[in-house]
Amino acid sequence: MMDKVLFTLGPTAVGKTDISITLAKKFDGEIISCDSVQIFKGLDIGSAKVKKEEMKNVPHHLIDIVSPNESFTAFDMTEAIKEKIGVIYARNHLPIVVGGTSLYVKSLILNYNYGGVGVDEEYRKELKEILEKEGTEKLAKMLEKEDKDAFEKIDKHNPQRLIRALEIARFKGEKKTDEKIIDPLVFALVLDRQKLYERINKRVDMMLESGLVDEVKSLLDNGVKKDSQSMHAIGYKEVIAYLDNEISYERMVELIKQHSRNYAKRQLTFLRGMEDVNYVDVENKKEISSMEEKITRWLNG
RNA sequence: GGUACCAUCGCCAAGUGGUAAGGCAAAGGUCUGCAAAACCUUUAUUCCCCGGUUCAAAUCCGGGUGGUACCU
Repeated sequence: MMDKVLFTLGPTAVGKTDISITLAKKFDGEIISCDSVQIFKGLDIGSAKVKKEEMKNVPHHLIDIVSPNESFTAFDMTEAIKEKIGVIYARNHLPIVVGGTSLYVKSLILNYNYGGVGVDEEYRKELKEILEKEGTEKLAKMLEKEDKDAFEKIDKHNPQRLIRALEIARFKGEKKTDEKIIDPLVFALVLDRQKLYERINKRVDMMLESGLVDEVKSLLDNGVKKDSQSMHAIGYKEVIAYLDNEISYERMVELIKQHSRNYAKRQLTFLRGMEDVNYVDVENKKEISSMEEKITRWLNG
């Protein structure tokens, strides 16, 4: 018996939070956030984290679970989500996975097997030096020696993936072969591109008004490293560049908006490549209500 | 009003007679391990307009239009 899990996906700023909370209320659900930035403690404004009062007493999971100096991978996330699904089922509630981090969602739905190799700072540093001196070609050659299979599949121009592949090759983890445990119903919330971009731009302005710059300052004051995974997030890296006097305030605002728009575009591309996705136009009331009907049928089916 | 300089993709631009570099933006895409990351692909039959010279013009000449600077 597979657990039914509801997914509400969609690009940034489309309105996933509100709709998910409404659905949770209606179907006795609990929300599992599937977001690579909201997991970090203290990254509130820039990640558009739900506020306590907005939750309307719906339990939210996997928000604020990692310190901003730590790393967190797709493997960690899928494991954490699977565990939460179990917990929520034990309470007889419906798990609702909400998020924009496409790879995490995909690996959960398709039940990808990761091995659980963590991040090794020492080895990474070594590899980054090789990258700087000898480029991606050298890393690709190294990978060919270490792991022929991985070498054949990988994008040889992509330094990040090469480094990670080498790391995995060196510290081979155990590959789990879990049974598929979920029966998903997947919705993707979408909106006309132009309107989505306008929402994104407006939301960035709001984040800045709410004190995004101060949030970043206080994270740095509290010892968060600029090169940590969390500080690579959109809205954080740009503020850091501004605080370091690399760019003007205006340029920073422009860049945060632009990067958010690019991100939304990539999310949409990723969604297009996924199977069994039900698209819902958030401006179309009919589509929203037919979404609820579909959920009812699926729960009773 | 006069003189000089300039006018190349949404923006910044290279190109001074031989058939439109590059960067940014945009769009499309990749995706089983940093994924709000990283990477890949595409994008001016045409150079403000009109006419001329030439085998050949974004490049030279004349006129027009627009901009900038200085002079009056």
